[in-house]
Amino acid sequence: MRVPEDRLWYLSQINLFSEMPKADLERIGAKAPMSTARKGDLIITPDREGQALYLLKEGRVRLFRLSPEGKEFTLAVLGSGNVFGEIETFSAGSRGVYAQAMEDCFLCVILKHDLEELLRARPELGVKMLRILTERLREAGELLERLAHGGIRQRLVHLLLKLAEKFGVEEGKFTRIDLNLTHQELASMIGSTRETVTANLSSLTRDGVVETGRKEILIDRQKAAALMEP
DNA sequence: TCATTAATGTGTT
DNA sequence: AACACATTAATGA
Repeated sequence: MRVPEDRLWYLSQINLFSEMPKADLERIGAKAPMSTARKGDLIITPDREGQALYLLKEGRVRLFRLSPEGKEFTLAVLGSGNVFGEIETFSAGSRGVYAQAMEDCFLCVILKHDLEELLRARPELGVKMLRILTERLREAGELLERLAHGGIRQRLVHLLLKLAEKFGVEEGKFTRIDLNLTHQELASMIGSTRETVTANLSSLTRDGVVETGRKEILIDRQKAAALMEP
């Protein structure tokens, strides 16, 4: 198991301002210049660390690190309305991170200066950020525990449940995870390997917990949740 | 359409 | 978990 890196994954999520109310995002977005990124583009790399905050308006972005051996480790998958960036003040511990567009994206770039100005004008925005960070920390603890105790199968189910929560689309008994994730990408999120993920997904399919297709995953949340209990 | 690449499935060490 | 290899689906010239 790769606890040290897993730990970094969950802790680094704390830095993100996801789940920020739409109204505030819009307000911020209004001042920020619009930008686009095409599928596969690197929006942030460790060298060119823009002193900016990125507001994802449309599309999916994946944050990842490279291990010393050059393997990718996914920190988080972000959807529309999420914020990410490299501003020291709010991202302690998030250096060395890459942000890559998983699909074509529309985003806004907020320069450090503008953000600071905004926080001065609307201090309550800072309070809101703090609340979000606290919630993130709580979640991080919960997820860390799963990682520490669970085996691959349990970690995978847990990850799928989390992704279903965030990106799920109901389809009858199943919930479609609306990301085009490959087994390799899933593996890089739970510190496992592609083959192991493939094998576990097969077994979960036999148990009727998930249904898979190429870059396609549906999960029966009821059965999955039941699996997490023991 | 055909050739190439990407994703997945499986067996072995 | 790592590796090798087979199979199948997607991509794009």
